[in-house]
Amino acid sequence: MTGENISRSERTLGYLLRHAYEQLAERVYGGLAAAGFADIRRAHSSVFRHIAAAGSRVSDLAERAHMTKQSMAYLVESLTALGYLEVVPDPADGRAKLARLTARGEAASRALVDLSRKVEDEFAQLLPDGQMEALRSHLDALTAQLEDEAGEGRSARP
Amino acid sequence: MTGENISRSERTLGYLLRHAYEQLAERVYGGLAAAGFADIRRAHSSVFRHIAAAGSRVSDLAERAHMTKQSMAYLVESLTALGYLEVVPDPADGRAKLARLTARGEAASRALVDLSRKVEDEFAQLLPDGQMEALRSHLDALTAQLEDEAGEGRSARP
DNA sequence: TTTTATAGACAGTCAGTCTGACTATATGTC
DNA sequence: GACATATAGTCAGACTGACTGTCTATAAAA
Repeated sequence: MTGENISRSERTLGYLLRHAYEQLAERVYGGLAAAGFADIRRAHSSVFRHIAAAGSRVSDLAERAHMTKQSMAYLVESLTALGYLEVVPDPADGRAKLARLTARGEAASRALVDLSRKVEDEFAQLLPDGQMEALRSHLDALTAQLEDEAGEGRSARP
Repeated sequence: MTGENISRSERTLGYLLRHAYEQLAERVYGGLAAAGFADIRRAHSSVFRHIAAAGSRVSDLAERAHMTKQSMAYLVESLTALGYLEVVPDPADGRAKLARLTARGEAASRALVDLSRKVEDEFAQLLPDGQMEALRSHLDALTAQLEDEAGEGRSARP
């Protein structure tokens, strides 16, 4: 009740970002479920986002997704059990394994990309012409700046 | 058109939204910790965001935050144990209790709002002049549209 | 008064993340 | 070739933050 007209301008940026993400994710993963991939969860996206066509190591995926090996191993394990990934020994390194997409995994990955685009388009149609592009480019710029800051912090070598 | 699509489609909108939120939340809750409120976690924000000055019921808070009573009760319980909330019987309804901010809770709430603004300003300085305002207003418009859509779905008001 | 709805409590589950300790394999240096 | 160190991955344990389901107490309505 408190929040319909008044707080529109009082919403925190955090709320706006999170709420928009929440709505988007709901539609994307709802669509994915409707497309026959109901067992794919949001957390799995970091695997699909970073996995290489020839397969990737868990450590590699973990680093790219900025999470621990253990957490990534858990995600890979579940996607493997669900039939989206297969894990094979890395011929180049006896310690390593490669996780790579199965045919079903490829299909899911494609669906995920398509749905992301589709939902973004849906969102764009809620706004006046061109505003979604503007929103996206500003977000992109912000993200780039934030990544630069983080990068400098991590590897500032004089 | 030709050149734009490359940088543009590299990242999904979902990634941009989530990443920006993640960075923002890290700074806000880091700042809160530095300000002496280290025991406040992100999930608690839904309590601070929605609680009324005179106190609110758990069910009420749950509804506004779109989560279950149980989840909200858990958050309220933890904030109570930490001294940010006190729970008193609702004089108007023998079944109900009211959770309301203690003095420390008020202080934390103020710090949270201040920090949100401060971090938003920090972010704004990473972008060319006026772009954060543009970003915010587009996000605001999108959020309003999404809420309207959801609102129509739930309670079609003529 | 009896029935039904509401507020909250209690118990248990699950997903997703973390840390820390461990094994197996590679690699580089003497 | 042997030892030290680094890397890939696993196992065990913990915690957060959400969920469902069931229960009691109370209020409101018929």
